[in-house]
Amino acid sequence: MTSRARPVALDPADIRILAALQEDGTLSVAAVAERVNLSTNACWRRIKRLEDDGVIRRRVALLDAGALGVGVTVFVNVRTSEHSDEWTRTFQAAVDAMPEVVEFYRMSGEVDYLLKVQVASIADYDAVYRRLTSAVKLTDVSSAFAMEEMKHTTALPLPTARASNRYDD
Amino acid sequence: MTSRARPVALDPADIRILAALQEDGTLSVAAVAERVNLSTNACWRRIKRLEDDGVIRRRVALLDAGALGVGVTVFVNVRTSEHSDEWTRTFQAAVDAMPEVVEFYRMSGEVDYLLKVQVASIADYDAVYRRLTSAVKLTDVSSAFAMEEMKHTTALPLPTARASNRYDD
DNA sequence: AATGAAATTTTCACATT
DNA sequence: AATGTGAAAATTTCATT
Repeated sequence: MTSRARPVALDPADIRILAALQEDGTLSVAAVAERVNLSTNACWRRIKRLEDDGVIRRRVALLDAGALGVGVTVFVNVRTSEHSDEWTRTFQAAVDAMPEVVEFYRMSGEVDYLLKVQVASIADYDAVYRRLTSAVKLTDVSSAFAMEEMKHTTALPLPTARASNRYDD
Repeated sequence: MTSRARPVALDPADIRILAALQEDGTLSVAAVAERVNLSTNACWRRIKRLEDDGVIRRRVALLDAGALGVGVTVFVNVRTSEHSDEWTRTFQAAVDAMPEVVEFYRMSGEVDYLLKVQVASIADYDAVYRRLTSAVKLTDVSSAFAMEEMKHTTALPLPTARASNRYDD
């Protein structure tokens, strides 16, 4: 589902542009250019290329879960005995149809799948749980509630200026 | 750390504005206004208010983990016997200093803390693990690797138009 | 809630190194 | 290949009605 670009060669200026924009997407091209010590135009073209290459995947507004009344975060560990393509497609479709499930991974180890769910209350979580388990056969489901969000960022770790990542060696 | 706004009363037009902007933050005010059936100006004022009220927390560029070469996602479950303020502060500071840790929660139940870590490789994860365990005393640490990212969105579930959320009853 | 207008920003064609 | 110049088009922002 989530298309992943292959690694891209990025020079220090690109890295700094990306660092700025993943922290603050409202920065104008001119503002980014100033931080990175480029002309507005050189910077604009780099940003465009980073978008075209899929390094910048999208730009979004991040909303406040508390303000929206969905401040309860639940991690759901799923084990299953089923592994057919058919079953997987059903599971994926069920999750896709549930906006409360914001992340969904197939895992290694003990647990087969991990879901991150964002809801208003425990009662709401129960509704999500029921919808999920009625849509697809799950052997074992265990839920863990977040008591406190201590860090949450969409900013990915970037290579430092020094260690530029070259993939075309 | 993560400031959370109190629930805010939102009418259907606000909800639709938020839905649009959390999917596509590049939409111009005019483009959003058209979708929501508002004049550009009415829409502009609503967006400004949503920002001022902290419902829209920020705007960011989302980068592609694969393109950046940090496509390995690890969930780290931590148990500890320590619970002092001092210890907690040390833990928080250590995590804050590690850009590879993108999420960090205090949990209910079996596990005390859950971290989501984004790295280039297993070897890189080992380095993060060592930095973490050398910074703070952790009783039990277990790591689970994501094999496949099946869904990943920053879009929070929004109340449907029908069920408007009123918190001022 | 609509009008209008100034300031800013984006976007790109063309020339340059 | 990547940068600088300049200019048109689009957008943001806000004062006024």
